[in-house]
Amino acid sequence: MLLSKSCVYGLRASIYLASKSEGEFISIKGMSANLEISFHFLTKILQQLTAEAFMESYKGPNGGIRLTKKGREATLLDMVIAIDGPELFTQCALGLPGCGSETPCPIHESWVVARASIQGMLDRTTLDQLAKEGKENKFRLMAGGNFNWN
Amino acid sequence: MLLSKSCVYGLRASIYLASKSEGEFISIKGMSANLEISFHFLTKILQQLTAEAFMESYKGPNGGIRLTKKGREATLLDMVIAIDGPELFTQCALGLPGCGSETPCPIHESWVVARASIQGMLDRTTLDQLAKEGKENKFRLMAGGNFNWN
DNA sequence: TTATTTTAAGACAAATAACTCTTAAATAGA
DNA sequence: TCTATTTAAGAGTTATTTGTCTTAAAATAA
Repeated sequence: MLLSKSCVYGLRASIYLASKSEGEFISIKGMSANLEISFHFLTKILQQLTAEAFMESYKGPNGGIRLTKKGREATLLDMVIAIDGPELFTQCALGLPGCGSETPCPIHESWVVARASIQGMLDRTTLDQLAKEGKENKFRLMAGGNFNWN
Repeated sequence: MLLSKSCVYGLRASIYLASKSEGEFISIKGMSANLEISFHFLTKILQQLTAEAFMESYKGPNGGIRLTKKGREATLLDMVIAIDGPELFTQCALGLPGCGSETPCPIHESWVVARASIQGMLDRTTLDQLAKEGKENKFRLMAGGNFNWN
């Protein structure tokens, strides 16, 4: 699996938030229902993203969570690294510590190229962009196809 | 993590076997020591690859394991799919069942491209090739740099 | 102030991945 | 035949990931 479940949930929630009008606090309860993600699990992931200033939260009635400026401008790569860490983009594909251009493993060079392809793809895309396209094209954001982008 | 530990261990062992003279049975004990992989754990992974006819084993003194013709000609992609399954190359990056070109998730198209880059890279490389290059260039196959390719 | 709504925090539980250990079966050689 | 060596098979353990539950803290409004 390329990304952990936490990461995938975090990305989906981030795109969801980016699709909402700027500044509005969105309740995690409602979001977890819309995205079909466990409320408590999603809460934890979002707490982590809040701690890293991609989001900010507000407690109490009509409270919720929203993207910060940093969050709206973040790329998918930023989010993936925030949740799963940078290992996917730094480590040897064969898990060998010490592998590098000086003392490479047998697939070092080709992995560097393939990896750059993933990394570049993630780095080229911001949450804002994805939300805009998702809204326009009614892209899928949950298992069942009945997601409401409004 | 792109590949599971089982997969990484299986690949390293496969390249190791490919570097040995054809037909020779290699003891798993010795191989696990050379590659610094737990003997019992490696044994299980190799049993799986034996069941899928990439390798064949022989019990008793001077017994061991060796690649079959199918194994020597196998690509990394074949081995990865045999161990980790095809999901990495078939599933939605956001884990959404039903995601596809008809009802794509927001990153479907770009993931298809990046994924093809990984898949192509793995499919272009056979064990035989890697072992040959590894031997010639003394590539890294274990954490410490002291691997003996002979 | 009190009740309600919401996120925060952390303990807990279940599922999966990673690893270990024991015993069985096959083979070789003394 | 007997013993040693090796893989096969499967039970058992540990660590990590994933998911649940409970309680606390903050905020609102009656």
